[in-house]
Amino acid sequence: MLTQQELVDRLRARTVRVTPQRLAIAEAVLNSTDHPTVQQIYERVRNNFPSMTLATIYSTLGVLERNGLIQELPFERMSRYEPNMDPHVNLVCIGCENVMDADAGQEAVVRLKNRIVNESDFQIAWQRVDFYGWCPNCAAEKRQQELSPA
Amino acid sequence: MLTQQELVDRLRARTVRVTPQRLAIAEAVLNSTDHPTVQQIYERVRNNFPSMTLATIYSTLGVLERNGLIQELPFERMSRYEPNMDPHVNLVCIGCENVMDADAGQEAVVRLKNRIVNESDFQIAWQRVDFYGWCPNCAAEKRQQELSPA
DNA sequence: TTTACTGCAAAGGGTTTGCATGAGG
DNA sequence: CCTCATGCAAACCCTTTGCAGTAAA
Repeated sequence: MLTQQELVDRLRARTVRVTPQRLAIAEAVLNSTDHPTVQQIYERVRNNFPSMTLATIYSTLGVLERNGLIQELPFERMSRYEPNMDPHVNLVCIGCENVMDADAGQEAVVRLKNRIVNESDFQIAWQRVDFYGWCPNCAAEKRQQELSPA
Repeated sequence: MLTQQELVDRLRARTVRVTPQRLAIAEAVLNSTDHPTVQQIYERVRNNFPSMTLATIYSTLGVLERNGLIQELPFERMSRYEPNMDPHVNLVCIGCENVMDADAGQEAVVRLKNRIVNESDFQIAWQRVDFYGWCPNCAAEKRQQELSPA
């Protein structure tokens, strides 16, 4: 959980011009753990900035990504934004479409990355490790639906 | 490299109605290793089917995905299609945007998957493991550009 | 014969762009 | 002050949808 001052410092360190809007957007995504969509960021920010438009959010997210602070995660319908730049595993629910970091597997992803660095001729910059499945809630709902007649 | 007959058998095994167009599309993606886009599939197929439209390709890819034969891989600009349903690592070049399977890491991904299955409360269905970086060609070009004056 | 696929056109919707105004460093 | 961010509207483009005709099983 970064404070506003820490956010300002991180932005200034990259010579990113700091505006109130950018600070709110940066806070909404960098202090999140749910891999928010642009719409979700919009909803979290417009209480304080009713006149802000999606164009500003897209623009700011591009700045944050080009400065290595976040990573865009394209999905079928829309992109989500990842503030955790460390190697890790994401759990993506096929039902409710929620995305969360897995508790386990970080070291395994680091080892896998080292192996790819050593055994491929690619210069690796970052990685995306997504496991798709059913969260407990959606798995239960799915069982219900499969039992009930069509 | 599946023969036409093997492709027909795989489709019929899923009770997918086989048409000449579907056979051509299935061959273009299932016998590929470059994770083609819809446009690339279109270009590979329209020699034999000049009247085919993108709508047919999208429709067929949806059928193949729902039957577990391929997996859609959303990227920023557009989706690519993955015929390799086994756990493995993809190498994605940030420069030329080519995508290829890594030679190494399959067993590591399987182990990681088992671990996530055991240590999370998700029912895992499949996974996407992408390493983003610079292929040898694009890494060389990037070095050139960084040396030359702006 | 029944079901559903193909091709064409149009619509959908997330994202990008152009521009005038306004604010940060 | 100069550069660049914001907000608004319009454009973009990948993808989906509706429908009439046609082919697979």
